[in-house]
Parts: sequence; structure tokens; C-alpha cells
Amino acid sequence: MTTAASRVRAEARSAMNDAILEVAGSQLAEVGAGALSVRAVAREVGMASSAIYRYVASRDELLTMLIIDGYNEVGAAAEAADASVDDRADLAGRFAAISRGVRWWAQENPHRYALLYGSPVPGYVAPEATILPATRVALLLGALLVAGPSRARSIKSDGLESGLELALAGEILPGVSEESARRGVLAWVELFGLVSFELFGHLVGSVADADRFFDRAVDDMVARMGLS
Amino acid sequence: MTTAASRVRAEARSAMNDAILEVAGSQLAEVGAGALSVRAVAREVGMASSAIYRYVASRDELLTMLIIDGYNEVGAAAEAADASVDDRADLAGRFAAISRGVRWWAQENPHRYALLYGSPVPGYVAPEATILPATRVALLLGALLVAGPSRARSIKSDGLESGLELALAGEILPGVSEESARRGVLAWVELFGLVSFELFGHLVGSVADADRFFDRAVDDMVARMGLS
DNA sequence: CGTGAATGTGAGCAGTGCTCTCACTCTAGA
DNA sequence: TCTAGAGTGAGAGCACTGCTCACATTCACG
Repeated sequence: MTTAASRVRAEARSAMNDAILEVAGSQLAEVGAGALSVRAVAREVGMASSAIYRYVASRDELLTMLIIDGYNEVGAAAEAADASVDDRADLAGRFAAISRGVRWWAQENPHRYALLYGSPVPGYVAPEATILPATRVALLLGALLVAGPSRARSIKSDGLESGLELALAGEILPGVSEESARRGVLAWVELFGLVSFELFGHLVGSVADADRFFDRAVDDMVARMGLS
Repeated sequence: MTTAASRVRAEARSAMNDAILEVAGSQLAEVGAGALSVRAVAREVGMASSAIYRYVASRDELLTMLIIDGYNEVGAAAEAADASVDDRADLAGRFAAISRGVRWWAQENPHRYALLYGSPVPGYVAPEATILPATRVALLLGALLVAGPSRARSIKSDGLESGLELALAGEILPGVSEESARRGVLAWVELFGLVSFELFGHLVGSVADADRFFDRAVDDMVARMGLS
């Protein structure tokens, strides 16, 4: 058995994996998910089209890798935006920073964003590995709720009042009232709804100054979450 | 010149167009937009793959036809839901009905919905012909605003306060206050944000009872629009 | 030093969008 | 009524795709 698998080869393999992911990433940014071609990636990394299947099982797996990478990127962007707020007690400011961070990242990486939050690729079902990184932004917003002033009774054990998942209560949003949690989820949905609608062109004709509109909407969300 | 273009042939052509659109529609419902194949459609209508290009210029045009069709379908579903409310003065009830109608249609036609409100197909830019049918649901919601109680000052001529498009004022939402219009657009975005997030699986893990969660969110939107 | 796993290659299959050329039908005008 | 020409369909073909397979090669480890 080659359990420890020959350090040198393991490194080469990992380097190759990175190269593939990077090339695939730039391909994605250029042509979008639907037009991403395994063969094209292989060409660009300088391999025969067949050889790349030694590293990537299928086109779907390649997309999965890009999705995980993408979630981690938005997550990192949001966390960086949050961290840039000096006054850690300014929850409204932190929420606004995170929101703007997400929107900024989406506009910088439209195809990547569409891959994450647009239509799931036909027949594609998100594998386990994607759900954890997908929660990074949501967790960040949740932290604001936990730190917020409106921490009252915790979510009741029947938890049916608002339709939320019970796990949200103890584990993720300890001490946050059910109504507060619900409004938090709603704000989260609205944030990505706004970003998606703007990015996918649905606001054309209705909204002239998207920046201003977004900022005002963020103000509303802050108020709704009770962070102001 | 064949200006009037031979009635018989025109009818045959139109019938063929309908058949293609119908077959393409069911193909879309089965396999999704990304996997929709012009050749497969041609096969199913019983034509050589080359002949179908007499009717459809390209795959993109086929998708465009399906998009227009789809917008008209959601629009019709929303209008039907609205019309089903007997008390026309019950604006809150009408808004709820429209919202539920849209959500219902989306769940019945997930791939079609994804085509409309998910990621735009790579490299695809919405042609003129799609923007009119795309506004049907929004116009319906706008009508509620116009009929609503919160009609105050109309949108100021500088119109920059909220970032909205000026045309929204006089033509579409006459007599509706700028703030009211803004909240209306926000509710519209939130409605589709909710439906998309649920349909694309982003609520899994956070929301246990999606029906209840949606209904409560609709209540919030009604309140926000000042319709309650 | 040999061996066997890891890696890369080229050919090949089935499918795609789309464009040709060719054949045919059938309408419209002389 | 006859015919030119538009409208329609078929088939072959090009360049591309995802993916598999049998075959070389390399190279680290026992």
C-alpha cells in the first residue's frame, strides 16, 4: 500500500489540482458556468483532454470545486468587510459593511456569483461538501443577531410559530428571540435577493441609482433586524 | 412580392412554430435549460435537425421564445390569483394571493422559473421582446400600490432620494409617494428573492416549514407596503 | 534494481450547434 | 395554364463537447 503516497508525487498532484482549479476559475469568469469546458481547461493547463480526468472525475465535480471555492470567497469577502469596521459594537455599521461586501464581490465575480446563487445547474444536486462553506455569510449575519440588543426569549421548543428550523435556536442563534431570528433570515434572503435581481438585470427600468437604492434597502434591513 | 404570404403556408408555419414551442417547453421542464437541445426538439417534432433552423434561428432564440412564454405564464398565474379575490378592496388579501400564485407557479415549473429568474444563460442578453412580458407581475403589484391608502405626494422630480427610475412616477405609479414606491419595489424583490431561495435550496437547514415562513413573510411585506 | 502504481497520450464514441448543398412542393404572377 | 421562385425538408459535414479505453511512460519505494 502506498498509504503515505510518495510525498513528491502527492505535491505534484496537489499543485496540478490547484492549477486546474485556477484555470477553471478564470475560464468560468470569462465564459460562465454553462460554457465551461473540461477540454478547454485541459488545453490551458497543457494536458491531453483525457488526462485531466485523472484529477477531476467529471464536469460536475469541477463545478462543485468551483462552487466550494466561490462560497469561501464570498465568505471571506464578507468577513473582511465586517472586520474592517473598527467599532465592533456598531452592529448596524457591520451589517451594512457585510452587505456591501457581498454586493461588491458579486459585481466583481458575476459568473461565480451566478454559479452560487443563480439557477442550480440542470440535474445538479449540491453535494455535502458545499453546504458548510455556503453558510459562512449567514453565520456572520447570525453573529450580529446574537450580539444584538433584541435578545429575548429563546426560540420555543415547538418552533412552529415562524417555520424556522429548530437547530437555529440553541446551536446557531443562542438567546435570540424567535421573531428576531425570523427577521434575520428574512434580511439574509432580501440581501441576496437584491444582489441577484440587480446582477441579473431585473432592476433595469425600475431602479436608476442602484447604489443608492441598495444603501436605503440596507438601512431598512438594519431597522428590521433591530440593529439600529 | 409574397407580402400576404400564402395563407395556407402561413398557417402551417405558425402551427409548426407552436409545435416546436410546445415540445421545447416540455423538454425544458424535463431536463432544464442548460440541457435543452435543438436536435432533440427537432427529433421529437419529427424533423431533420437541420430543418428546424427554418423556424428557429438558434438555440438562443429558442430560449428567448421560452422566456417570453414563461413570463406570460407567471403573469397569467399572478393575474388569475389576483382575480380570485372577491373583495377587490382587500389589497392585503390580493397581495397575498398574487404572492402565493407566483410561488405556486414557480414550484410547478421550477426549470421554467429558473430560466426566468435564475442566472441568465451565459453570454445571453435579454432582447427587447422579453422586457414587456417581464413586467406583468410587477405591474400587478404596482396597481395595488396605486389603489392603496398611502398615496401621498408623488415622486419628486429630482427622484434621487430613493434611487428609483423617474418613469415609475407619472406613468406607472401615478400619485404614489416616493417612499411607497420604493417599498413596493423592495417587496417585489423580496417576493422573488424568497421564491428563488426556497426553490434553489438555500433555505434548507434554516427553514423547516417553508409554507409558514413564506406566509409570515408575506404579512410583513403587506405591512411594509402599507396595505394592511 | 526491478516492479507496480501513478500519470500522460491518442484514438474513439456519442452527442451537440450550426451551415452547407441538394431535392422537392406548391404558390403566385404572367 | 404554365413556369419561375419562394418555402420547406433531408443529409452530409464541420468543429466542438464529455467521457472511456488501451496503450506508453515515468518514477518512487521495497
